Amino acid sequence: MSGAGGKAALRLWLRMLACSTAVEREVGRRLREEFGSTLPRFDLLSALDRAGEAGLSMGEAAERLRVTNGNVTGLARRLEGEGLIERLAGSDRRVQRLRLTAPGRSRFAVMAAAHEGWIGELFAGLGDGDVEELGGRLERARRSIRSALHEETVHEGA
Amino acid sequence: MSGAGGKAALRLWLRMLACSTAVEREVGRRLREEFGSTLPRFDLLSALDRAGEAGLSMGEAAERLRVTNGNVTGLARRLEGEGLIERLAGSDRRVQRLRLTAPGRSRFAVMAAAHEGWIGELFAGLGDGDVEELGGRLERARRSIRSALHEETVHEGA
DNA sequence: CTGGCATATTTGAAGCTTAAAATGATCGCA
DNA sequence: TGCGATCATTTTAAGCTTCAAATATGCCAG
Repeated sequence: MSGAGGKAALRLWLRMLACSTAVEREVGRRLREEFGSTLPRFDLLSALDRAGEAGLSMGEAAERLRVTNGNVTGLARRLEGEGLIERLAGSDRRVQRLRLTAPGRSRFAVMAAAHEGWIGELFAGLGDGDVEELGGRLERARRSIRSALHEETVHEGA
Repeated sequence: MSGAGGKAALRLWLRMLACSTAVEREVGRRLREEFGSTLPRFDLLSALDRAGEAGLSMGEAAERLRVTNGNVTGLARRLEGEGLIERLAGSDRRVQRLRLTAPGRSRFAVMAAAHEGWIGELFAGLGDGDVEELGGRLERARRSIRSALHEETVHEGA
């Protein structure tokens, strides 16, 4: 209907992709060099940090990270091997509950602070107006994407 | 200096990441379902399409895709197996030149048209103003990121 | 020419990711 | 009680990605 369809949307998408892959590469590189870790592991630690003492089941973690259960299996195995998370058994023996260990929690705090600093550096060239505008428009883009995905689901489901 | 440092930049980054991963997942899913292909393979085909008859060496392709040489080795092996690209030997026997085959070129044309349509759908909820604004601000973000990366390189090199 | 450095590509090991199949456990209900 | 559906997780196979090491070729100084 409006101008987003076609070439203009494609150009927009390529720009967004260029930005986000550049940031992801750099953040991934620093996580590896400074902490011997990775972005997916950082993301799981972050989800567990937010979850607090109760932790998350494997499935809940997968949902928050928007990845498959099998993916979380591998990440959790590595983080457990590093002593940063622990598994808790509940009454339902199907579910593994994941929780940060004390070292894991303090380790994540250091990584998160560094991470926030890196992002600040990478976007330091933007002014207040840019941040404001981008934030709002990206929110609209997110809604556009979500609505496009939802429409399709409805069609398929019908 | 300005408002991008700290929490505001972090929020911005998380929004951008949410948009771009949502689009990437959806495009990847459709490439797989409708063409039995993947985004990395599509990207290599795209680079070769732009390169025309002369094609690209493995190293040039890696540079354009911003991936390692070893990565291109695998992608090229699969695309050659599908008959979409071919390898040309030149006088320098170290270099493998990659080029689209005729079926590869027409296959890519179909995929690219579908791809453009998908992106248009996903961003269809944005108005002309959004596209315009986002494009410009993302360009500034890209410059900010690039300048942050370059500064670091300079420091390291000094 | 020839030994050694530089360049282009491939290989190997490790991790991330997915989809699909397999396991193991719970729950409803006949 | 026990069967079958369902649910949570793991496993498997395949592909993508990186880094580092290995291979193969080209080129130049002596």
